[in-house]
Amino acid sequence: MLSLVEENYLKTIYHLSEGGREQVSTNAIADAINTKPASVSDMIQRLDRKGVINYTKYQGVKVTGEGQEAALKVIRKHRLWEVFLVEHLNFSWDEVHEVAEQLEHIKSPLLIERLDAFLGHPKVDPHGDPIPDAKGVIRAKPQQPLQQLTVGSQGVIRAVKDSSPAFLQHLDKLGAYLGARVKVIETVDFDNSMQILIDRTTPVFISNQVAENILVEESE
Amino acid sequence: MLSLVEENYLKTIYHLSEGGREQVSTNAIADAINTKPASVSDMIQRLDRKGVINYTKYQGVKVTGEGQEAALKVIRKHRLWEVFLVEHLNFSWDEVHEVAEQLEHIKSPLLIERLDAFLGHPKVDPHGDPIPDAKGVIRAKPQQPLQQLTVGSQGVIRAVKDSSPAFLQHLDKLGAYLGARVKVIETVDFDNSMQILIDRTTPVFISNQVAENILVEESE
DNA sequence: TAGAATATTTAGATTGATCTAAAAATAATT
DNA sequence: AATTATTTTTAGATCAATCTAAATATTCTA
Repeated sequence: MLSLVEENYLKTIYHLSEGGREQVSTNAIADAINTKPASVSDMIQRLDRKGVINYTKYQGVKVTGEGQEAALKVIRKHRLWEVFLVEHLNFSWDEVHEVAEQLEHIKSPLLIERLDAFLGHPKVDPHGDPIPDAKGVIRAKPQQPLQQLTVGSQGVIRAVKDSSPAFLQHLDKLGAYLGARVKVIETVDFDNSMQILIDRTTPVFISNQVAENILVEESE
Repeated sequence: MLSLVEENYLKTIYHLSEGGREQVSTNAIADAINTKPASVSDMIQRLDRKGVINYTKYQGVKVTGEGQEAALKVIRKHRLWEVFLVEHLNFSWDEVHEVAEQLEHIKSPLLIERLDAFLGHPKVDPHGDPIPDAKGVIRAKPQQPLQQLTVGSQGVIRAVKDSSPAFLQHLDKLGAYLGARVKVIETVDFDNSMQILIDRTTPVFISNQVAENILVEESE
């Protein structure tokens, strides 16, 4: 059984290692969790003893299978609560996080399964991040900035990073919306802009900034 | 700012002093909170320093005004969460408590006001206990077993202690339901049974056991 | 590759929350 | 009122989580 603080460390380490890095460094954890490296050093030794991470002195840590399972449970709770807060309590995207940070530590398997059912088993949270199921399996495909798609590949718009009125209005003008299909026709190396097809209609140009802020789920 | 543990102590002390006792003893707190008197002794000195209780050595403690306010906030949260769990997540009365014990410590005024609105500003929780408003004011009148009403007094059925199908069916047969008006016509000393009027119709007899399990809000 | 810079760990302290054992105060009883 | 029993408090330890300062490793760079 992990304490609230241990859960937070584990979750942070899991997130840090998502970015591809094999071993997560002490300093990176300290930065992310807003604490001192000395405290992290202590804690990762404790988490190693508990079997949720593998720790080798001076070489950073790596989440174990057991650790991943535990981390995904916390992440599942966090994201389900976010859906609840936004869809039923009228929270906006930016108000949601710190409350979900607290709610994610409530311990009750029954609660979380009932909440999941109440919400209609959502697959993604309000930020577009996938919600693992009770077994830790992530069904939704990971989302990536449209910018990263290559010529010829297709996807569906699932979320936006920037939710300012200016940006949303621009999307509207382009004919882009959540759920719209997009296909990359051409990319321009010079300025990283791209030409895309939205819902198989006429091609439109979008700038690098716009493409970075549209999250798509790749298909095929 | 109180810690989670301090909140639990304060809430417990508040509840213990509800039962009329002026000064709450160290041992009573230890019993209620399932801890040792020595730990309580430490803690009540800390709570005294924080101004939420008044402590005099060997004489027990008393909640201050500030303390009462803090305790009522926690109780408000607990009871609102109970309403949510029962009405929206299909929890039964007995499954609710330990989850609400955790949820009551979530710190977010916005969350609790939004939850309150979402639930339709309920005045009582699923056990019939009153929910204080945001300022700590209790609007609902306290509920008592129908058994305790005297001849001639009236009330409204607000809750039941026993929620077994057998009991609920019996109530149905009597014509009793949540919100029904009742008036006590006669009480029988011998077996503590009583004759009551439900919604001003024909009088019915109910046994001691039934009268104990119906909670009413007295009126007039 | 040697020295400098950076990252990491250890040592030692502190705070919150708890415990056991012993001391002190209050309450009960003969 | 004196003694006994009970309650409460204090003293001293322990564990989780954190910190600062110092020691040790690793990495970078000239």
